[in-house]
Amino acid sequence: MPRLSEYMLPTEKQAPADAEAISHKLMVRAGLIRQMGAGMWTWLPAGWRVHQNVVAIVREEMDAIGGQEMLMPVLQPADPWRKTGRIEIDELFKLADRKGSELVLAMTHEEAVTFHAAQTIRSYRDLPQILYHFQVKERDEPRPRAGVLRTREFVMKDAYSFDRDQGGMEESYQLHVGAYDRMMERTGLRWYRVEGDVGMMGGLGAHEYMAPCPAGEDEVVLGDDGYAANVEVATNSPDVEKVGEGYFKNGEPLKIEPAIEVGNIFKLGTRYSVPLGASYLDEQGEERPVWMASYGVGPARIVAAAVEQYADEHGISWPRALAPFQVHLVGLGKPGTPERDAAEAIYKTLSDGGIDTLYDDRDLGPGEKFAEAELLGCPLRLTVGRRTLESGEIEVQVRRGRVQAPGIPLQDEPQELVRAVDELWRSLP
RNA sequence: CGGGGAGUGGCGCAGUCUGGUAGCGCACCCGGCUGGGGGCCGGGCGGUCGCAGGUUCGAAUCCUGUCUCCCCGACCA
Repeated sequence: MPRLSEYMLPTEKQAPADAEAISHKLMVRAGLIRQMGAGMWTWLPAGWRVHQNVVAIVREEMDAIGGQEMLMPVLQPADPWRKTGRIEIDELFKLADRKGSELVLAMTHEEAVTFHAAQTIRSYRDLPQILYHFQVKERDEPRPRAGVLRTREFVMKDAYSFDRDQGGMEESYQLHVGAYDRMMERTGLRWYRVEGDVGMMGGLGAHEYMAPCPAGEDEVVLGDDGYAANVEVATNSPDVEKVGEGYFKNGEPLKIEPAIEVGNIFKLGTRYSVPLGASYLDEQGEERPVWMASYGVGPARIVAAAVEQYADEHGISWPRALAPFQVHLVGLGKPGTPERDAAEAIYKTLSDGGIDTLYDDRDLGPGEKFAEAELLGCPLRLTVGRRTLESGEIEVQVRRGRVQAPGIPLQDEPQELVRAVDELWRSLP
């Protein structure tokens, strides 16, 4: 529950000159992230809170379908990658240790998780399993871009399901569709689940979770009937006609929106289990390959997409599920004044009451404090100044739309203030 | 990888063409005023001009090499 006077929140009035995307500019300006190199970003304290809010949502939904959290290494021996053939991928960072042993930096964790599955899964009784972790991925991207939207290192939640056969895999896959739908809904983003391009994975099926936003690198094709697909998929669909630049389905025009891919789920089949020897004995004592699927989601992209979707000319406007703090409390007036004492008391009441509060206790002018609050974008702004003492009401601004909410009486019992803030909080998008 | 652009104090920039020993706004520090929308006045701190080599009496500026970053495209298990 930090005081801004003691908190590392390096805001900037001007965006970095080379920034183009809204999320890139605003996340840097608001003091959430800082760049270290191309595609290499540091999450500063407030930014990391947002990131971890996404992580918490994803974790809850994964646990709810029986996912088991673990942690696998980023630095890995090259051998399993050679077995799956993925050692050839250009995006894979390869290196050697001092002894000359070949290593890679994992770009995703199919090899690692399947390596362990091969060691530990022996019987049909050991299946099914859902394993997942949040771990850094390393990718030698040809072109990192747009702040945190496309980086060379990023945290991904990747999950893997292991089943006895294709039918089991389909069931696990459907469980994940449900979990992913729920986590996307909870983030507060506008999102679509679209038929994915299965690409080189070979036709078993895939879905992508797309968040429409101006900086999106992909395009989704959308129909009024709920149809949603990746452009590549729409182009190849028998139901969809392409006329010039436009797409039509049953004669109705479809609209095209740029979007960012925030998650994807793939039916892998035995693509990894066979080369890495992940098999089990069935009831008849017959050896069979494990059927797998993988499920990825990028918290950083969800954060960036939220910035893109809801920002206005004053800054970020977080959906409440992601906000770094619930309340941005602006205390006006010099330390020692009655209005500042009142702000201090309210800060204590909110913090003690379990409301995530960022308290601007700095000795700055009101304009600067308001501008920074709106840049950072916490859903609620409470202002305490002379006017508060005169009117007897704490001023409340809802960040989304910058609308004034009814004031909260200053003289109420502390628990009343907490209750009022909490109630207002629950009503927010 | 193809095309384009840029490296000068924490951020944004000027100075480079025409070589003469670095400047502006913001931020920061000190003092004062102000106190409900990035306020005002005064005084300060801070930069081997990405790096290396060369030309020159003298290089941010000219030459050569090199590194880095951004944008567009290609790519994106």
